[in-house]
Amino acid sequence: MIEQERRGEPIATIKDVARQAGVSVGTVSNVLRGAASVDAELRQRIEKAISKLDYHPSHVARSLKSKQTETLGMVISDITNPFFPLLVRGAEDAASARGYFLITFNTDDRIERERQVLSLLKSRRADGVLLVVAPNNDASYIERLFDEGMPIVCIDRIPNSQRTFDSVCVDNVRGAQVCVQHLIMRGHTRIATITGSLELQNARDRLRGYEIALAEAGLAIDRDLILGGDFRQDSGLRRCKDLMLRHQRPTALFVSNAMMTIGALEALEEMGLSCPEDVAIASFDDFPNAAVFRPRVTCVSQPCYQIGYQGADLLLQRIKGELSGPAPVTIRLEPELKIRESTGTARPRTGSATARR
Amino acid sequence: MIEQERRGEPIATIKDVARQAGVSVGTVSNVLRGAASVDAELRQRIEKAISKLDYHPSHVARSLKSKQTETLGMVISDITNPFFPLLVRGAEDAASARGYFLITFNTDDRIERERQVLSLLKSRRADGVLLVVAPNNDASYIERLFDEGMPIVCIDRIPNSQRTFDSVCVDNVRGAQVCVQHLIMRGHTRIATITGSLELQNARDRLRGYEIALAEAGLAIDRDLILGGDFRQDSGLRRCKDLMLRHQRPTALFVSNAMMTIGALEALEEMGLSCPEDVAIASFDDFPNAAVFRPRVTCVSQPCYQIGYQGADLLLQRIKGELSGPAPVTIRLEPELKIRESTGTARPRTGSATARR
DNA sequence: ACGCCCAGTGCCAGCGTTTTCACTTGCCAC
DNA sequence: GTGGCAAGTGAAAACGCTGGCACTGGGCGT
Repeated sequence: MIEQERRGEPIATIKDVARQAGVSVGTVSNVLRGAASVDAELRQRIEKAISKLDYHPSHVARSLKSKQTETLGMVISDITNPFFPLLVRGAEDAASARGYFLITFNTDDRIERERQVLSLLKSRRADGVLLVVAPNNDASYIERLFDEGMPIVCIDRIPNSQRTFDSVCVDNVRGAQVCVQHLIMRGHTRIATITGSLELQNARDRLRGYEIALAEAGLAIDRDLILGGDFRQDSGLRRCKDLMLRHQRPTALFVSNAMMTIGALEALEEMGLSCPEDVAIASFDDFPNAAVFRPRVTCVSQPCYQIGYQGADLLLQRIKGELSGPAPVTIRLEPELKIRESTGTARPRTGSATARR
Repeated sequence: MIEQERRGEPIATIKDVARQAGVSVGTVSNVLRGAASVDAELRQRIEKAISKLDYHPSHVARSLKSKQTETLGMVISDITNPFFPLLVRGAEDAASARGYFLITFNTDDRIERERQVLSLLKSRRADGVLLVVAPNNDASYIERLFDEGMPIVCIDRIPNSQRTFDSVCVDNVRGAQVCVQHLIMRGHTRIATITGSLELQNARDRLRGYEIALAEAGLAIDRDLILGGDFRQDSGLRRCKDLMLRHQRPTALFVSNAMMTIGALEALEEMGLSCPEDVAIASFDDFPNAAVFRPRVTCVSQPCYQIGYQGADLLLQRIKGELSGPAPVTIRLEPELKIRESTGTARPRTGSATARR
């Protein structure tokens, strides 16, 4: 390791400004913070010194003193998954509107990584955490972090805990239900589903929405039509293939997130089947640039940007004590059904008559 | 604003650990940093105290002392643009492999925002910046920041400056050239292009690649076939419409980024035209989940993850003085041509004979 | 035996801020 | 003219950590 010659002078400090302006450090601090009143002439001298030295107050030193870093951590599984960019963007916009930084971490849904990140965030004295939990039945370390005083807002996914945390997400049951209802209205009676990892509340809720919709329509719930996926593309591909290889195929498929839907579509492609002709598909989650997807997929779309924005905003309110009390706040947003090509047009009731009771 | 009751005790400091273990603060610091040697028994006592108090060393205080924040800033235009997630992911992986945090900022290509972000980054004492510059002819503030000692690595786009900065990007001329060559080999002679904002080196290079490919093939460069876009979806849509409304249409179109290609595809859709039948399209930049795009678009794909990763890595090397000298390092990665449906199959040379010289 | 060396430890200054508090003015009311 | 007060200012203590220095004591060479 060769030591580079350092460019530039050492960075200016408040002391340099004070000296340059011929005042005390405290006075400079006063004009910086705008707190106490300062004589107009001094203020001017100080401002001149600041711009002359291109002085930038050390946020680090300030943080040490004030015990606030004005930094939020955001823990997601993978920014590369098209579901997340909008979430992150929303959160970042909310954070920067209040002068906060947002640091994003990808855990790839690995809990060791999640723990590590959370610990780093504590070391860095982040003021709060926006958390999309990894699939995991043990939420004890989240509870502990929270008890130690770290404000946490869960977004998109709810941890498996007795405790309730502040949270922002979509009504998953309702979303799935609406989506499956649509399939039923299109005349389908043999409707399969690919679930997410059932360790996730999310995935369980979506499955429940599916079941409710079927039950409401008087359709039987067939265990064989419920396939376990894990929210990843590959599982969508495999499960869909399995399904379409059966000799009695379902006529419709409800896939519980976008990545798996992409996988499912690939499966159909590989098998030379087409959608919606061979099987109708409806998906939880919308697709960015849905306009150029083929087929255009019918889906329940989540207001991702809103989830991110409101999540960060809620977190900031909590941090600043703007909430009326310590009770957890739960925000449930409504998903929106977007009907597109993949569920075709209304079909005659050709489904096996026995499926109807 | 109502003051919340604070949960938890005040966070443990190194002093608490020292008291708990019955040693001095310095000794605790020694075991933390692993620097000096510490008696095994003391070390054990200290470690016990640390875990008992769930002590997390204050990175803030450490930064103040060491003048290093182990934080990198990453300035991009918009995480929501599918080009960026992979870039960011690469950079983050490189950063966290070295224990650094990466903070991402969206500027939406607005220069005031870029300046503001850069200034914030300086206040926060970021150790370095990964910069995707906004279209802008004035790079003076970047030069100044650099001169003040902030390590900067430019990725994807090169600022319009006399000075050379460390940079990582793709060979844009070559990429465009290869892409247009492919169109020519497919038998096209009337090939239009939609450029990016020509304020960007990138966009100019891609245009140059286009011109070189035409020239090499002995085809005339027709100014009417060069349409000015701005890298945004909407401009792709508009320019493509303009183009297809002409009575003499080109048979092929080279679009210089993905967002505009999506726009162009939408335009065709709206006009009831299809690709590649009515016009062949080739694009700079690949599409995430290209598999479910229709038509699948022929493109020159950039190694986004690599650009991000190598950019961050270069930055870290610079910061740590691992480079052999102060001379700027320029890394040029090779883009890769991916031939797909949107350029169809070889077509008979039906293009106007006169275009050929 | 004597001094030396060195590992192991503690002490303390200092990083760049904010904030408290005491101090100086100048002014006003008596 | 004096006391008191407010506004403006500066000195200094903290925030939690690191790192240099000083100290201790035991092992070693001579």
